[in-house]
Amino acid sequence: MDEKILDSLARLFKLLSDANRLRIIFAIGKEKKSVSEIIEATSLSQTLVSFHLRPLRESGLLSTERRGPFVYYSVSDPVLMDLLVSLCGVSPKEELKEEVNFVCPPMRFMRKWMK
Amino acid sequence: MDEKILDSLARLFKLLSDANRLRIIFAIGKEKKSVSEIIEATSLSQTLVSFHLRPLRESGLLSTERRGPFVYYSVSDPVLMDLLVSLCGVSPKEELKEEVNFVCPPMRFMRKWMK
DNA sequence: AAGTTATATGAGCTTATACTCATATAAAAA
DNA sequence: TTTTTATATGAGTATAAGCTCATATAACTT
Repeated sequence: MDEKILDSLARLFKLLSDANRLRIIFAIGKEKKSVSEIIEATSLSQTLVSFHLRPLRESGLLSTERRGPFVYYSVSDPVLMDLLVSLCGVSPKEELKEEVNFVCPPMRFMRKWMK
Repeated sequence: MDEKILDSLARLFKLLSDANRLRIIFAIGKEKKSVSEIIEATSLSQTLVSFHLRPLRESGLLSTERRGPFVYYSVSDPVLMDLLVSLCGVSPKEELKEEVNFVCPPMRFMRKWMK
């Protein structure tokens, strides 16, 4: 039993364990989005968005690319988006439905939790 | 964009975002394990195991069944085990390999993180 | 009933997390 | 060069998370 795998897995889940961070990731979806666009889409404050983008970027979950004054963020591994949508059972973001490959069955209990 | 879905998803990830909790879940695998067996398998203290079992049980991720003085825990949704193993790319627990259906591609960055 | 084994839980401590405010940097426009 | 727009970051704070210790409950044994 390789302990490092579990640490990495826990680290991945920790990065995803906040609703605002998920909002940000879903806002980006399968596209490249500038910070301004993310702020607009999520209605979170600029500071809070930048605050959450940092660990997502530093961990490698998100990639960045500067174009003039704008910094564009994208989800590094497209499978991650597929996974997030799949887990939900339904896409929290309408536009994503078309772009996503469902890679796993939804978690049964999720629905129950949503009450 | 349904906010409740994201809250539930964040809640799921939060439950899984600790290495000791993952150790416990992998120790249970696809079987029923008593608390004693989990303690034995993880080398964690009794108190710590019970401490982590609580939120996992209360959230419904784990189910329990008492048999005499023993309380047996199992992973409520077998797909969850499939998912955890799939994400790793390789199973952290040898015995699990046979029992698991790979439900999604592994996360690319996981390997890189393990250094 | 008293002792033993199996498991759970409340209190207290320490560290980490999420957040905000003020400010810094970076590029573009004036 | 000054101003404006876009983004990042350090410091401070409140809350939550992870852990341990002592103790409680629950079932079995004698």
